[in-house]
Amino acid sequence: MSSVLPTSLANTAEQEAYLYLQHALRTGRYKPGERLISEEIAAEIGMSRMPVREAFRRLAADGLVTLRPNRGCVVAGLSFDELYETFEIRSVLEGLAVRLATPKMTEEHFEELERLLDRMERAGHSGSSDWVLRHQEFHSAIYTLSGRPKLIRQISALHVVIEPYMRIWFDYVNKPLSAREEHDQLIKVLALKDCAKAEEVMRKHILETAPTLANYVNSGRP
Amino acid sequence: MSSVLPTSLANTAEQEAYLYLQHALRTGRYKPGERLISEEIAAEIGMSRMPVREAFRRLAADGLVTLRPNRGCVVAGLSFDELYETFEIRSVLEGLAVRLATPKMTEEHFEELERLLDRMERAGHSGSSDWVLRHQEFHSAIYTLSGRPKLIRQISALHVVIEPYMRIWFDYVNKPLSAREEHDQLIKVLALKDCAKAEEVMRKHILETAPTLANYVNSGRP
DNA sequence: GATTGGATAATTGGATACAAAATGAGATCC
DNA sequence: GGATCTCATTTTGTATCCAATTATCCAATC
Repeated sequence: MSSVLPTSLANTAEQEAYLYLQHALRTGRYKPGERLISEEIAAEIGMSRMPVREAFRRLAADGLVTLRPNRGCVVAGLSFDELYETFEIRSVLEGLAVRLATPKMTEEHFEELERLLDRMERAGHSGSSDWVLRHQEFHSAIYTLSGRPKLIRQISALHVVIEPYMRIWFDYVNKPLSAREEHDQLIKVLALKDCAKAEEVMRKHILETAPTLANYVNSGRP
Repeated sequence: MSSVLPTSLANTAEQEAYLYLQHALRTGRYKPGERLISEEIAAEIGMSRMPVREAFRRLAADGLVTLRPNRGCVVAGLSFDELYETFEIRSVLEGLAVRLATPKMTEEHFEELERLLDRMERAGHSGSSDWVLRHQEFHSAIYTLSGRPKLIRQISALHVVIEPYMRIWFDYVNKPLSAREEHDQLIKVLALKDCAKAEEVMRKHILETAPTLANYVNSGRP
């Protein structure tokens, strides 16, 4: 269900190309270092090179690919350092988001968060990498409450960039299953309604998963 | 000198268009809400619409313009809330940067920062909006030390977005002149080499200027 | 055997051409 | 008078074409 490509919802060919490529990159169909040839992709989705090129630019801005003049489009991928850096940035941005969200949290929100955790756990047991999407849903449910559109966009973009690595992580070890209790604790702290505390705990929550993930991911790549 | 357009350094037409438009937007030549017509701009710099369109996409990713299907490119501009939000994001990102930079700071760096403040002050007295660029230089001298490329890029992008508003601020009031002492205090705290303290002070430094700026800027616009 | 050189193929960048959509001005209707 | 409709104009989106750049391959050389 979540793997359906909303190409029919794309108003323009550029958007269709963008969504198509973003999905492919998120699910790891293209590997880091791989070169994307505009004409090939254009043929795949039945359009000319031009909209694909424009999609490339958006993906490059997202950090999903690298674009160099006259030498095309290369799937980006993250080095160990870059992955860690991304988690550092996530930690302060999501820390800010949760600080702003805390005063707005109601009992219903906490119930919703629990439901999302349940779903995440079920997805984890079924072995599907759906877990990654559920995990994103849980986090986004928190920071959406901040009511800060630009902040939300930035955080979402970072989630997309690390998504392939989260999937690999899940496929290698089943560490994510034990993540349930960590997230439960997170909810408990949020319930205290202490903004500073909430920010601090979210920061730690994110920074702690960084090294574990990074070690599993970059064992054999620059 | 700083207003020279490095068009000759642009390898590709798209890059030339991008630099041209970014400069125009930074210096406030185009006003928020104004529509940018690809063909007009293409004619201005002597190229076809195509590279300009691609430049539009990059500018949209930077948040400098808004792009809607079939209805073109509009100069973005920030509402009061958006400006404030941008400063909130800046505060945590630059807070992180200064935290990471603090352990790496040497005596030479502090001397360099003092020199940059002197230049900033001189630029301020000469009345030119060069002050804005000097102010950027000062801040970037700090966060460059963090050694985090992605973080630096994100912060720089935010500085570009708020640049037009900083210029307007400078042109209206000469508040920036009194900013010298605030920045001096910032340096003093950095010299303590206390990472947590440095982060906290940088956050405050940025958040404090936000409302002042926002009030002067959005008196007559949504 | 590894390296350099150059011809050829693959690929990108940019201009032009054309179709589709939006914008705007004037006429028409209520 | 104000709202709505119509049609010409403007502007955007995409395909195609050509030039310029880069990658690849194969032979010649050290």
